[in-house]
Amino acid sequence: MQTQTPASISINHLKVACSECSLRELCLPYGLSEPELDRVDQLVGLRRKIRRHAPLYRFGDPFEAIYAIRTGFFKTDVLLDDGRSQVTGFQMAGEILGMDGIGTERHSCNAVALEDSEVCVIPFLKLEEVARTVTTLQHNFHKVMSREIVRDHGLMTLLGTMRAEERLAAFLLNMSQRFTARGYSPQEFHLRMTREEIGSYLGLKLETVSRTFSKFQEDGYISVQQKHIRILDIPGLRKLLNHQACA
Amino acid sequence: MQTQTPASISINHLKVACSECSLRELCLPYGLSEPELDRVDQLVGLRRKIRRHAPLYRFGDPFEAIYAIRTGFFKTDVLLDDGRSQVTGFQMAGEILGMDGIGTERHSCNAVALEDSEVCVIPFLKLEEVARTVTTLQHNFHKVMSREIVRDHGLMTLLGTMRAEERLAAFLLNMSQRFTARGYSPQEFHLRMTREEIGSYLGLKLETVSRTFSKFQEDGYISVQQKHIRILDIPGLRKLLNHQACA
DNA sequence: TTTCTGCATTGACGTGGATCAAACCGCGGA
DNA sequence: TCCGCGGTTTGATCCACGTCAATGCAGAAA
Repeated sequence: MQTQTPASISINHLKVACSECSLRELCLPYGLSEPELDRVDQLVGLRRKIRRHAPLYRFGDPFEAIYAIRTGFFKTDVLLDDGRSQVTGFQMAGEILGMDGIGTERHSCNAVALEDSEVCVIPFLKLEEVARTVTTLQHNFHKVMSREIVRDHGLMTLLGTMRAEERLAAFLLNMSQRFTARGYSPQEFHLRMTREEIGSYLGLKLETVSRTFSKFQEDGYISVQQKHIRILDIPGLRKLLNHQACA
Repeated sequence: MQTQTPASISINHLKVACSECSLRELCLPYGLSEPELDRVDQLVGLRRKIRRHAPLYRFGDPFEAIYAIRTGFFKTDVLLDDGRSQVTGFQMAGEILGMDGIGTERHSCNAVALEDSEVCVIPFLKLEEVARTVTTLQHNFHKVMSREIVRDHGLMTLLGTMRAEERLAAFLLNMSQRFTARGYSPQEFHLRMTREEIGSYLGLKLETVSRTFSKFQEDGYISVQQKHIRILDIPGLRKLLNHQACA
């Protein structure tokens, strides 16, 4: 699969190509044939490195591209006039950022790296252009947007109907599942975000997040050490999620 | 603009055409040229009438088409295993329904008519096909999906950070604004949904919705009579939305 | 017209999570 | 090594909204 690298072509350039990317099955090029991949390789103009706590884009920035995360971890948030803010998502490798900007040609939220990260810059006009001939890409892109909508509905349900313990259980299971899909352990991971960011995402105060983690630990569901989480009882957490309401 | 109708072509058929539709500037054909409109006219296979309380589609239904609302009013909701449900949106004429199904090829929520309604059925494969040549349509569709994502983020913020009065104020202003865009009065309208549905949408119980409406009435912001709402002080409601938090 | 039925309103009371406040901990820098 | 600081944990108290319950009201059916 890995071809010989001619000295005249920089490693850096080759690494940009989707066709060479280990994340392509998680990302927009999912399921593309070889010739299609060649066309898509032209898509990604460049990559950008984002340092921890630096923004990838901010609310109001003109929209020009969407971004595929190669490495790292991001959050997106929106700020209200009065200073309150809401984290709308946490994104990890292989996920797409920036689709919020298409509708108004300006970004409608902030995207901030939670650790040193790298993204592929996908100029949007070029994406639309390639999608016109590569129908699999067109379809994949639509699916990615649709899944974002469905994800948002899930979060609305969480925010609208769940109690604190359910929210945290759902959050942990979601993290676990996404780390697993990326080849990491389902039981053990490192949270990149603060309690406050988790709380904002889940519509809770940081104290409640902390207390609930402590309670989960007492009850033997997880073990917490600062940002390091080990899940001890996945089925237990699942039951918490479904049953709690019947009380 | 209006062409002569040959007797051999049924009125019904003509009425289906986007090019003849009064809502086209609110809908997917926004900004299309005449020749482009002709191509898009082929898109809409048929129209479907949905009676009040009947579903347009249900969770789990195979995804085949998206729907443009011609007349009427819908809600979408998701059900949790334990019976709880969350209303994820209310949709009115000119808005698009069904994009939740693209990602998984099955619908991920229920869409139910809140009054007798009519929708244009847009077969999705055909939409993708036409979008490959009509770039304005392609772009419009991407914008519609993006706006749905941004709308969802707004609702998350509401659910995650606002208190009851702010939620209701935001809800009323949003309704007012959308009715206005459709040529109705900004001050006076008829709610199609019950207090329980409003509550579900806003993450509140129906009693809280009712109480808050009553309080708004006492304070002179609105006058309520069952489902009939008259807004008396739009700037006041706006202030409620922005200021409340500073207290 | 009366009755029925599904919403809506209003009141009394309980509680989950917010708020306020005080340690505590781990890490980076001097 | 120690210090400072951002983040976390834990406790005590409060209150906005949920819950439970009764009553009111309007439109549909008879």
